Amino acid sequence: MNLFAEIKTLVLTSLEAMVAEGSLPDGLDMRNVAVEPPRDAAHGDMATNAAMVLAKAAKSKPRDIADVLAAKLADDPRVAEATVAGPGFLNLRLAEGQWQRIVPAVLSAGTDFGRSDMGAGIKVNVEYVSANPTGPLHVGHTRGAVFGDALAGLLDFAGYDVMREYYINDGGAQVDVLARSVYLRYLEAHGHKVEFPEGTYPGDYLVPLGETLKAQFGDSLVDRPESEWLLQVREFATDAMLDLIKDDLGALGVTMDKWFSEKSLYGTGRIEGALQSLEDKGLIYQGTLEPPKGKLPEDWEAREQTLFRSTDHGDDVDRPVKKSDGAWTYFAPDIAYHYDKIERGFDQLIDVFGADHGGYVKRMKAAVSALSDGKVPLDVKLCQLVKLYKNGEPFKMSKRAGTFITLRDVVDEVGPDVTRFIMLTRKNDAPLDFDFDKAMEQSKENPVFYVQYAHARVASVLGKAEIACDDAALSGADLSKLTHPAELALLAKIAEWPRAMETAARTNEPHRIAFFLYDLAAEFHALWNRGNDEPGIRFIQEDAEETRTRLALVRACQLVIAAGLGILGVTPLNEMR
RNA sequence: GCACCCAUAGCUCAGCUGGAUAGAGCGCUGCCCUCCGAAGGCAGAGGUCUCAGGUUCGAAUCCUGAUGGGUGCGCCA
Repeated sequence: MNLFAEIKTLVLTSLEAMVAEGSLPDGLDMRNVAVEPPRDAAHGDMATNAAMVLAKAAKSKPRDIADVLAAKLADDPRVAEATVAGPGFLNLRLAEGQWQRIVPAVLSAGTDFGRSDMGAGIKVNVEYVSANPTGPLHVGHTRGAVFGDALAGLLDFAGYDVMREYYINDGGAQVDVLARSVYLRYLEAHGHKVEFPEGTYPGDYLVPLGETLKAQFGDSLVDRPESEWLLQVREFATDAMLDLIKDDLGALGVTMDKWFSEKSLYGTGRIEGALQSLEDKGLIYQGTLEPPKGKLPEDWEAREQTLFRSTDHGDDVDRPVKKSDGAWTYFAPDIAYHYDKIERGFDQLIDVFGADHGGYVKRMKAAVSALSDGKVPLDVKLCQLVKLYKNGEPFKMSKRAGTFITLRDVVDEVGPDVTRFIMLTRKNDAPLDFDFDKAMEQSKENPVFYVQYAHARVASVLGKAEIACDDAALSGADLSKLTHPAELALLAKIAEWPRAMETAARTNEPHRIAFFLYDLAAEFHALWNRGNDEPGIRFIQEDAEETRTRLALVRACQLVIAAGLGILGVTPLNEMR
């Protein structure tokens, strides 16, 4: 149940009635009509901008429309009062008992309350993390992983058909570098003294791989030319790295539906096929790019290359799909991969990238636009950097000094739930400060704690009550007793959940869920504490019926918190410690 | 040089795709435990929403320009 949506429907039907009787012209665009919570509670329960939005097209004054609409709305039993205010705002006060209806709706739906059919089963592919399988995931990947996973959960809750996908960059030169690095560790395992030249990965995490390789191959690969061992070492190494990545993601609670290998595109004609599709549209040509203005690469020389005419689809310059030696650029398999997603029938694509990939957004959108003839929208979400702090001091990362922080380090330190929530306390395109000490702090300053604390407090009260307080029993409560402003404020916040969730889903911004939960928790804590001064609104009362009423309210609040945390992939706590 | 992102209270940040007197946390001031968890709550002070134009009934939000910061810019993915 969505009270805001109900009243919006009422507003729309009232407007249609006005059209029918001639007080409004036909064919008005109603899409911008909104029913929202008012900024100031003194204005009433809900407000609509209908009169102001329609005034221009209807060629009348906002207040004139508002007066007629107000009269119509006030006829509905759910509306107690409709008043025109300011430039033409219509403030609605709901009839007694309207907000209260939300409680039994929550109690019967449980943590599914707020689920929406907004997505209408639209097939969405969310690609995230997609790190090279050359080493452990670091903090930046962690943010992308949490963001992508929460976004996927959000869209699922909003009624979309979601696929969570990881693109394994195992086709490029960097996996050869990995193979060589592991080979060096393998030699080391045989007692050779090795050095790690420029262009290899010296990280300790490859030491065990060298050992394992030794166990598998003995000394059969020692002193052999690269051509004899590269392929098998590469496969061994990427498999091992992938297992590591899967383990790390698992520790964070991230499970992918599909792992898509870049390598699987090679040698199968799939890259050629995707590019052929572009060529058929006349978007591939041989040409020479202008050198970039400003700082010119030292070894710049004009070369003719195979180019994709991405400028036809909104890009700034055309992009090469083949290197000068004839090999594919990294962009070519990317095109093929997105072509594959389109062919798998997704209606919408979402890519989650690090902010350092911002330069690829336009060309990727151009490719998807071209390949799908503009039918499949691609939304690219960029995640900004994460800055680590310890005791309020910036935490410098250095591979050499061994202070390189991995996803696993973070999860081991603060746990997956705290990691996930903190990562969502900023908009994706804003930099994020992650303070290890603050993350574990039990105070209001820590939003994870604050929200969990509200959930735990409800659990505590429910445990303390001496009446039956399962959801079925609670849904029989007499809710007309909920009349205190603080109670109504909490009710209104709970009622806002479906709306808040849909806004978050529409904008692909899961951080809004985290902020909503914080606000909801704040309303709850305020109500709780008001009980100190006003014993009459404490949750546990002498009278069993009074108690049941209050417990129904706070249980509904708890369920919404649990639902929101569920979307974010955070486990609600029943007890703080 | 070009593209994208960002600029909101002393600090860190929200702001529901254009709405009413711009919100929260921290910090600051003053209150509230005989009371379901004070790990909290209430109240107050604090703003030319970087600047300048424009669009309109109405702009922190949209457009143009400027300033300041971030990220990128063929043969790395």
